[in-house]
Amino acid sequence: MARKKQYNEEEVIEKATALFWKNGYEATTVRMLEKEMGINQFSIYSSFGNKQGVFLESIKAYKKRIRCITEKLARSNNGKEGIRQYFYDFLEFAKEDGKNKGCLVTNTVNEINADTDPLIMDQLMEFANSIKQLFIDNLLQEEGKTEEEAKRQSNYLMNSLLGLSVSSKVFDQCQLKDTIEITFLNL
Amino acid sequence: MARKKQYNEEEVIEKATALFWKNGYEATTVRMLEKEMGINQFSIYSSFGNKQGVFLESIKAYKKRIRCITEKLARSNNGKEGIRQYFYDFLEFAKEDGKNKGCLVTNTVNEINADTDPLIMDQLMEFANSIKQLFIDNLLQEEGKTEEEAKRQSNYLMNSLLGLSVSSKVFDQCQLKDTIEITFLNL
DNA sequence: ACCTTAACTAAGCATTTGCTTAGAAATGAA
DNA sequence: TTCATTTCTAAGCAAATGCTTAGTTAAGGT
Repeated sequence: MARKKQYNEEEVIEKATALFWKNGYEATTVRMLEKEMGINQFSIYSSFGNKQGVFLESIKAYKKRIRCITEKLARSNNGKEGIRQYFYDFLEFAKEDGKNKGCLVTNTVNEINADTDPLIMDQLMEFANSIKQLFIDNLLQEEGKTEEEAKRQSNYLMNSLLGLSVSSKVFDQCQLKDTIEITFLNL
Repeated sequence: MARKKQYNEEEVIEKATALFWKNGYEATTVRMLEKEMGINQFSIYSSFGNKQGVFLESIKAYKKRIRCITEKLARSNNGKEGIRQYFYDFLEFAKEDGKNKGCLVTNTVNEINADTDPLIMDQLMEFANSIKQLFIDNLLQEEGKTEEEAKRQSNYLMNSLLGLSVSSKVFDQCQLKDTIEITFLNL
């Protein structure tokens, strides 16, 4: 028999997630991961293959962490009101030490360029689409809303959410609140 | 007397701007700049000091390039309609080879982290605020709109524009159009 | 022609990047 | 104990990063 791992893969990925979230993919170095995860580079590579492998696992962990608010949205049954609440929940979710880190997925979307790995692209789009579907479901709870209209509005809402992920890094809480309130005026 | 420069600083900055725009600040290397600008690293550093210097000049060049649509907005006098047109103009402005590069400034905002240079931060915020002021001016052309209301709505509009800069990289033209149209229903 | 000045070329610098590897240390069945 | 197996540590790798410098080439006033 062989030696046992001295770390828990799930635990160290949690810590990696926090790093990627705060700094983005490119700006997070393997040395930083090593330090934060508390394990040697050898262990990182033997457990997750490469830096990208760590990141893909981090996206999974992120999804799991954000599930508490996406599931709340999935359970919601008062139409656009539930989505509005999701926007506020998201701001709270992304806050840390007074600063706002934005959304791990959105941050990564913004890093996308010609040679972004398709595997990562897939993960990002899948995540975005799942949120958009939740928007559609909730919008359809509104009286007399057509499928077509809900779909259009879900694009609009996703755009606002992406914007919020960026805005929240540089604008203050008041401005963000104003933005959210106006966003939901006409749905 | 001494030898003359074999390049035009304004011209080479134009090319640098295109690179930063497409790839972002961090992902653009000095070697890439060297190649694209068509001059040696020595010349880059002697003309602009360092990579950040090139970037600051690129932001200036970007502002100059986008002036054709910001000035159109400044001249506009039909309220929110002019802003709506600005959104469409922006999408056209950021397009290249069918793909959309987003906004240089927004892309950079998204790269921001704890150790982003304050000089760059200042430039970004100043740009964003100047656009927001244009929004306010145009909104105030609307019948019976208060200063307070215009300010709030300008935050909302800036959020949509930031979102659009991200969305335009991954969503198709139809979705973007839907988004813009719904955005202006609320004003 | 001489000489000061500035711009050019290209090689090189230290540091950091993602990733690998040699060898020591633990694990537990035989 | 023996020994195969896996994990660990720590050193090291090639490549890429931002930036510098030694040495050559033009420019043009004197």
